[in-house]
Amino acid sequence: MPELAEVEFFRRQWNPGHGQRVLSVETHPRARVFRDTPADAVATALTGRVFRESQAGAKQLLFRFDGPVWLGLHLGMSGELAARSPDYPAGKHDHLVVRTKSAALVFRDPRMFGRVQLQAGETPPPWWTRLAPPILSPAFTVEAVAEFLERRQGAPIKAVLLMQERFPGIGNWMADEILWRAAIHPQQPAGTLRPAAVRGLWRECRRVCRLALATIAGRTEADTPPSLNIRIPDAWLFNHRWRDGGRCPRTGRPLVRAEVGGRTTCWSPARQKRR
DNA sequence: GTGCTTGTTGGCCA
DNA sequence: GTGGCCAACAAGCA
Repeated sequence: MPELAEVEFFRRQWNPGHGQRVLSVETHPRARVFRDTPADAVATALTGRVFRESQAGAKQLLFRFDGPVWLGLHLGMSGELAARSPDYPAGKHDHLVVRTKSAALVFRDPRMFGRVQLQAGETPPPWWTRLAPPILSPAFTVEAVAEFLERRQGAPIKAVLLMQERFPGIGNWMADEILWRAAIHPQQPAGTLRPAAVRGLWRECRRVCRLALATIAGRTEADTPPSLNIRIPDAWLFNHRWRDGGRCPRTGRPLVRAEVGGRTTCWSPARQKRR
């Protein structure tokens, strides 16, 4: 599930652990999320450390503990973070539980496409520093987008929007939302967008990121069970895209779903035409 | 049982 | 070497 704003939402779920010492770490050592880093190494590295801060970038999370030791989490398709009471018993899909005096910090991931990474030392891990500049940062320019689209000119624009090396944090639903707002057909080859369309795409990338963060990231867990149930304004494509017979909130015309770039894609033919 | 799923990776091929 | 496509990973849900 998690795309940019949901990742930020989950980052905040571990905030109750800030400034707290790790008393113990529980894992499911054979879970696939530990394919890069053995679970016992994570447990050894974190136990006794104080949790200091966290950051979200693209679809990844980075937690810094005293040492320093860095814990990296990718939430994959179904990863979720939560803070529970200290005596919370780990469930079937709770692959990592970090226990402090006042909270159990839980990483749950039924499908296990997520991953856990570990790094010791003063500097953040290389995979973190290599992340593309955030879409809401000044480094995300129209020129950078135009250049990237030129290089991927043959690929459908929908597939290009999913490439984290330029559009960090964009996932399937955000890509559809952006293209719908920018009135661009998902199948259109990236290299065929006119300069005005590229600028529109750039603008909507930033707008959707801003709106998503404002709408999703700050919610409390109580009114946000699984992220699918987040209440999103009906003016967004989001609320209509998975329903059969869904209609475009702007034109009232029927929406269409089909596979584009290997992913299920929803668009409004009345609004998004190939040019 | 079937057929989906908001992500990423590596292998294949042009 | 680069770009584009696809299967695979795994579990839950309708």
